Amino acid sequence: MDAAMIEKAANALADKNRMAILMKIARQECICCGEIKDLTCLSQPTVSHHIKILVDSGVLISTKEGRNVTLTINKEMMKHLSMFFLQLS
Amino acid sequence: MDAAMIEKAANALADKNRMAILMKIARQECICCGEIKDLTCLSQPTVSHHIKILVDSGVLISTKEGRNVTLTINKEMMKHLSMFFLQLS
DNA sequence: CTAATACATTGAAGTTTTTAAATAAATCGA
DNA sequence: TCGATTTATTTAAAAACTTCAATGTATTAG
Repeated sequence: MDAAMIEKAANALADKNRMAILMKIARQECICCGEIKDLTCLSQPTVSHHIKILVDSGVLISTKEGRNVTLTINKEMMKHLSMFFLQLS
Repeated sequence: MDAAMIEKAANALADKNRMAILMKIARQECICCGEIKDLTCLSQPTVSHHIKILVDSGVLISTKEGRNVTLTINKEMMKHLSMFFLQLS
């Protein structure tokens, strides 16, 4: 896990709405994009854009199930991030 | 440590130059702003701006010593960040 | 097959961020 | 005190980001 990956993950979390999406999924209170749309009061394209950033950064994992996209936290990435900051503490 | 603080710290690290500054200080290879300027190939005002973001976010701690500003990693913040991501893993 | 649903992509407007030149402020050495 | 050094601030331009309307694509229901 190099600094560039940490930077990319940090960038994904450096936004109020994306952080809210992460926390919502952490609470397992939502799974698909439509529910996130209702959560954030954002338009569907905007949600899609934020989800893409979170997935591309490795923070979230998306799996397509029919018409829906299910989102989960990438726990391996969370472990890497935790270790990174632990080493700096 | 709430999500807003994590978001602010994430924002501070969501930049190539600021991440480089953090890693440099982690290696204890620099301490003051002038050395960071040489490291990053940025102008002095730009370095000052980035340092301000890192300090305001709580990632770094700055202590003024005469003309110089000494920078250190805020290990308490690193611990908080580590715990945050550990809980999501 | 057709219509509806779920999500992605494109394009454009508004906002924020990054950057550096110019300048200011504070401190140190002579 | 005077000039040099170190860092901060102001200002302005360029780049990047956020957002949504319009549109596209894929899948499901009828």
